Amino acid sequence: MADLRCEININERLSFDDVDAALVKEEVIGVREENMRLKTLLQKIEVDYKNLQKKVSDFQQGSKKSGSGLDSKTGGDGEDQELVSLRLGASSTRAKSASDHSTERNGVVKVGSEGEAAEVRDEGWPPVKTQRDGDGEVSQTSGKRARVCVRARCDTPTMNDGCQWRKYGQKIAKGNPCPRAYYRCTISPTCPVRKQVQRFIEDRSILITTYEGTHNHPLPLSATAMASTTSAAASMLLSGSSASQPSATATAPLNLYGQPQPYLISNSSSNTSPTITLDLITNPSTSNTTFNLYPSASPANPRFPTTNLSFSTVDSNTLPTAWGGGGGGYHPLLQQKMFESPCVGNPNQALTETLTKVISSDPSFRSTIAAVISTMTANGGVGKMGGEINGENLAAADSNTLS
DNA sequence: CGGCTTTGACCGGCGC
DNA sequence: GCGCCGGTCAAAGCCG
Repeated sequence: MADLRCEININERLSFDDVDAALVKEEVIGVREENMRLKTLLQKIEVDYKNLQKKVSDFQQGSKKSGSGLDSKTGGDGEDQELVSLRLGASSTRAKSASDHSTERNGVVKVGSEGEAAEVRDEGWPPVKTQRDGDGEVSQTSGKRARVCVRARCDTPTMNDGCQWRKYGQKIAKGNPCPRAYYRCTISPTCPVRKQVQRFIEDRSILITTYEGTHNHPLPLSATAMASTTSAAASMLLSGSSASQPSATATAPLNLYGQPQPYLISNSSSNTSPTITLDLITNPSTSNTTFNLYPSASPANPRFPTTNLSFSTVDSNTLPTAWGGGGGGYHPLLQQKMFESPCVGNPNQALTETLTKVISSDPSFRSTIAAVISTMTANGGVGKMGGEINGENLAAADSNTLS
């Protein structure tokens, strides 16, 4: 009798196990298909990337032969520049090797001779000369450094980005009753990186964190993601990558959800430096986490070219609306392809193709996506992000491409 | 006691 | 030249 009962139990368990196994099998098949798609996507990206790299090196060689060479301030191709930036945020040895080149820093080749002290100083933020940090050096911005503004919902006084910060000042900025706090990176005494933290006036649950400068020291693992993100975003902005509007006069701000310049920060500081904004807030109407990337350059900040990029990590079924319904301001290629794409019946596929093209053609864009996604995943995922954009695991694909 | 925050003062850029 | 404003300094106080 006991044996019989035992047999029944085993049978029951087996039947449950069968169901589970079937589910798991289904899941595995799905994942496998996803992997296949990603693999194909990755191969395509790699091929495109190699082609682009070849073109760049050809162009460089051609320029050098012609005598004039590339503009020394570009420090070579944008890819190198951007990788330097990423390295700075991620590896001390790389950062050091980058700074060991006496004329190259932050992806910017400085013309003229300065001492070693200046080398360290120059990583510093202050757009204006101060005794401690010297001049910021940004070729395209007349000595102003790029800023990366990160907006996220945060209840704590400051966003935990893995770095150690020391508060050195607080001000009530005009037009915003919320005090603006000034922090300095304390991981290294010579680190020039600073950040400003301020609550958004219209929604105080939103924390606006503005980073300036590049870390000149090794970072904790938890901090590399954000550092890479800001570095990549800044370098993208400064490099004037293909994400820029084709025309210098095209300064249409990014719109999301049909809102003109959502949460655009306007203060005088952003008027003096090119600022790119990483928007990590959750859209209250859809409960979807959005990741937008745009500079708060215009019209409040007309001095600098606008670099408009936007992502939305909303569900794939709502993605086309979110991406296309914003009314412009996306990556130009994205925007263009959005309308060009013949895959009307399958917008996801169209988006995938478009993304592939954009990512493969714009290294800065690629790095920024990778960095931000790594930030998201490092933080345990913001909303439903989880490193997934449009159902395509871009984080995996992209990091593979980068590595 | 060392490190951090607070806060008023100071400095420099910018517009008028 | 003057005033406004953002950014930074630095002394004092706080905290673990």
